[in-house]
Amino acid sequence: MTGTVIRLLLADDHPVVRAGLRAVLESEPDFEIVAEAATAERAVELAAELAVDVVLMDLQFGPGAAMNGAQATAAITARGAGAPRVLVVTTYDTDADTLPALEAGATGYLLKDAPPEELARAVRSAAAGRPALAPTVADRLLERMRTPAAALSARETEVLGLVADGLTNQAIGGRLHLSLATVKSHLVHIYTKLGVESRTAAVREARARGLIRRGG
Amino acid sequence: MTGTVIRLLLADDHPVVRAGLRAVLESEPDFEIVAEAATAERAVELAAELAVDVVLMDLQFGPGAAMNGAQATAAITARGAGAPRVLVVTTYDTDADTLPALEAGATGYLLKDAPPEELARAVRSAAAGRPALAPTVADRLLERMRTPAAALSARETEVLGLVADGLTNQAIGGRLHLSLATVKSHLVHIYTKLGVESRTAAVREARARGLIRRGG
DNA sequence: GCGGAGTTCAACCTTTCGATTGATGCCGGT
DNA sequence: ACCGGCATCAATCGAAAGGTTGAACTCCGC
Repeated sequence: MTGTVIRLLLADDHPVVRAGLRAVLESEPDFEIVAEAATAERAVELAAELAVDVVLMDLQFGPGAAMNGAQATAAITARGAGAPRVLVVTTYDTDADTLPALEAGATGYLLKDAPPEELARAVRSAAAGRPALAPTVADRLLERMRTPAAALSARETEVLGLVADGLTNQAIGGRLHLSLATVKSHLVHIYTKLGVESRTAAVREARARGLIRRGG
Repeated sequence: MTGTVIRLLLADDHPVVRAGLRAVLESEPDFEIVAEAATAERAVELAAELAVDVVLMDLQFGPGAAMNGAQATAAITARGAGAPRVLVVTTYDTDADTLPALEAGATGYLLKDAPPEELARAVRSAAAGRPALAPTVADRLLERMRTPAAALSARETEVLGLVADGLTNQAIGGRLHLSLATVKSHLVHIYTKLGVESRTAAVREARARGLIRRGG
């Protein structure tokens, strides 16, 4: 956005990854790495204080991090015009990660196994405001458009999360202040939407589609 | 092992991580990075061809990798005396990963979020043949010694794996050529060992303890 | 050789789950 | 104002899962 030099901020809790991104990116003459952040909070601070064009953001901060990459992305892009573009660079690409990140305002989404050239290309795209998506992510977005999108409602996701935690229907009802009948009703809808016919299969399917978090 | 300079091989499928490890380690005057491998197979080849003291090995190669880091570790250390030491440097630290890696002959086990100094220290330890474990890994090993080790038998693990895939007891019996009674019997033992009382809770608990694979 | 752990199976019973049907109230879009 | 989706609950019924008891057989270590 500055015209000649693209100013970068690296946000990742792994020192090794930061060093790797720095090594890969600082060989590009039109890139300038202005700062590194080891936490999501620090990334938000630095993005506000410094003149930054693109933030390379990891999604997974932790364990024990107060803020994750998606939240940081939302905080940074909330400023609207003039805010840095956020390019998410993460290890995994589940639906449960990518969609919230893109909704939070990320301009691009790459995987860490991307080759250096692709990284540099994505940074330039992001700086120009053009989306930069990894092929697998783009594929999934297109497929999401095609398919009727068997997305679960918020309540259904909540119920399914407790099912994944090993709770019985009755225990789920107690936890969410619902009757047993309601829990079963939600489950029937979940099964229909996911095309399965048992709670364990539903958990597996939801995990595969990235509808529920891995670490419970 | 060469006395003055420690010769390193970097084995990781992420170019960014390789660059990061190189950037962090090559600033140490007594380290020399002799090669990089993007696949586990290539790492085994290079470890055999070149004079290498320590291999920095990632456990997760993939998706679609024919060999994982634990297998490569076993292949490298199988040579016995004169074989390079393998220092596992990975992202996550579940029991299902660490224990096989250590059994395969890894001299050390670090997480990628380790600070550079700790990495360098671990490399020197590994080169000298001294174990180099991340604190969390060491803790878990000690706890493993203390606790009576509620390890599941091979058959039980097999059954639980199919439960995690969402199969019913009858389907599991069909798959493993067992009667329904036998499957239930195994499950009762599993529940007792894991201290749970339902199949979903058992799956969750086993996942948390790293007893079964994530991507099922 | 004996005991223990693992694996295999059977019969019985209780609880839970899943499927079905049906109903109510709320909210948002047409 | 009406319709559809969401959330809430009820009742019923068959299937599946879980608990209990009991019993073989094999393999391994003491």
